[in-house]
Formats: sequence, C-alpha cells, structure tokens
Amino acid sequence: MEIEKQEIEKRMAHFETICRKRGIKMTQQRVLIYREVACSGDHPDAEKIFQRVRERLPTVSLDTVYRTLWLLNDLGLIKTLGLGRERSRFEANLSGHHHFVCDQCGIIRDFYSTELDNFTLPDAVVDSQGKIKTTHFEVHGVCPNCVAEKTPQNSSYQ
Amino acid sequence: MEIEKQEIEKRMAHFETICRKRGIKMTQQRVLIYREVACSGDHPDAEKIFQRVRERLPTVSLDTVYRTLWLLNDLGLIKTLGLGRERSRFEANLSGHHHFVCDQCGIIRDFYSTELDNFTLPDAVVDSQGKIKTTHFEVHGVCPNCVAEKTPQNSSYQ
DNA sequence: TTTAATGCAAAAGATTTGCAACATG
DNA sequence: CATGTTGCAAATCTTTTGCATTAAA
Repeated sequence: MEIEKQEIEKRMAHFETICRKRGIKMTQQRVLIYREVACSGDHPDAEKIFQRVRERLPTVSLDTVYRTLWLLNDLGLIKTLGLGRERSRFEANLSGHHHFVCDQCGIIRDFYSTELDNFTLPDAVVDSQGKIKTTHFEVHGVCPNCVAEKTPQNSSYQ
Repeated sequence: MEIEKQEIEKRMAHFETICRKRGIKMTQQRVLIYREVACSGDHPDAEKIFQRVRERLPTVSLDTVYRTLWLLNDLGLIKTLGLGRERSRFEANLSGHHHFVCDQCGIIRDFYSTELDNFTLPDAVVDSQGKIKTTHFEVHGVCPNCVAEKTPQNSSYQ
C-alpha cells in the first residue's frame, strides 16, 4: 500500500510550511525522516524508520530519529498509533466495550454502546481488509475533570 | 470508577476455571495480580500493578508481574490496551481514518468510512466522558494475506 | 555568525531470562 | 513428591540525555 506521489508532495510541502512557521530548521535528517514516514503506508516503528533512512544517509543516528519523530509528533505533522510514549496498560473487562481517552491526564474510561457494537462496516472495507474478529471505538478528548480544572489532573502526562 | 463486588467475584471464578482447565497453578502471586487487574477500572500498567500487589504481598517481584500479565493475556483473561508488546508506530496520514489490524501478522491498514466519521455518540456518553476531540475505530481480525496462506506472513509477530 | 541540531557515548528505563530455592497440586 | 513457579540478579533491549562538533538560516 504505497502512498501516491502527489500526496507525498503535498505532505512535504506542509512539512516545509510548518517548519518555516515555527522556525524549525530543515535539516537533511529531518527531511529524510519525515519523508520516510510520509511515504510509508505500513505504520513503521522508530527502528524501521532508522533503518530505512540510513540507506540514504548512512551517518544518521537512532537518537536523532527518536528526537525527530517526537518533534514531528509535537508539531502535529505525524501521529502515533497505540498509547504513544506510554507503556502497555491492562484490563480485565472482557465484555465488548469502548474507550474514552483523556489527552490531558491520560485517564481511560470504558463505555458501552450497542449502536457501535452493531455497526456494520461497508462491504468494501470488509472485503479488502479481511476477516473481522473484534471492533473497538476509541474516543479522544478532555475528561470532565480536566475540563473543570484549568490545571490537568496529572500534569506529568503528555 | 470501581468495579462492582459481584462482577469481581465472577471474574475470579472465571480465572479459577481457566487455570484449572489449563493446569495452571493458582499461586498467591497470580491470584493477587489477576485480582488487582480485575478490580482496577483505571487500566493500570505493569509498574502500577506491581506497586499495588506489593502492598498485600511485599515479596512479589516485578518480573513475576510481567510474566503473569502476559500469561493472563495469553490465556485470554485480560487484555492489553494499545499495541501490546509492540513499540510505538508512526504515520503521517492526518486525514481522519480508521485502522484494520491483523492479529496474525501485525499489519495495520488504513480505511475510510464517512459513516464512522459521522457517527454520533449517545448523549449519555458525551456528558459523562467529557469534551470529544477525535474518534477512531479499530478493527481487529485476519488480513486477506493471512487468511489465504495457512502460515502467517510474519510468524514472529505474536 | 549565531543558534539550533547532530552524532557519539553513556545513562536511564523497561522488560526479559537463567537458575537455584520454593510452593502448589 | 514432582513439577511448575518464584525471586534474585544479571542481561537485554529500547529510549533518552549531556556535550562537543557541525550545519542551517
């Protein structure tokens, strides 16, 4: 699943715009690292991005890749899958449910919705993606606590 | 958000059933670790579970907590939030989209659905959970590749 | 030329493993 | 009692940081 050339151009242009606007230097490393993510349809991890960038720029270091990825993330140019910088979290609730994640304090609350459970994906999606086993809706936002207080519940969370 | 006593009893009973059936020893540590997750409504990470279990069993060690959590996960008694054992993965696709995750080979594919984008959560959910910013649907299953081949594309993925 | 960014090496953090001692069934 | 499980300590793996050097604007 490769990204279209035109889309990549668009992304690179946006990258440049944001860097200019924020006074972020467009280094060789940053351009290559961003381009690598922009070109990848497979949601790579830091190590994989490092390996791929190194093919073009053998002197690049892994710590630069990490620094750059989080910078790009903070700039809103890329996104993280899963829990981002957080470690794995666990739950014993096995009944089908969904999650509300507070982006401010990190709290995750379960909620139930039969509408969501019964939601049927378009055939096109089912056919192209494969055999579906479970579905899960994730809502991101700000929890009532953090909405009320100006200071987030847990300020260490980012 | 505490779990009801009755629900916890039910979970503990299920835990016991599975252990019996699979010939897994019900050690003090496993009971306490499972109970801790079963009682927690806050989706704790390994370290937090370790701290809480240690209050009741000061000699428990962090590596036992890790071993037990993954065991419970493999037994289907608990679930992981986020990417599980995997590291953070990144994407540059900023347009609203959803993910199909193949549980067999780990591939993650984007898909689009205006129905999902326009899906409005019940008011009750919105009110109790807070201010909503983004939503994301995650579908788990087996990708066409893995359905076709008996052997998964990437057998190292678990 | 000024300031920020990189690469290196080392530190820190998180998770896993080998193994002797121990507890469970 | 036999075997699987634990705790410890050490190893491993991943990510971050301090600092002198280098490169971008």
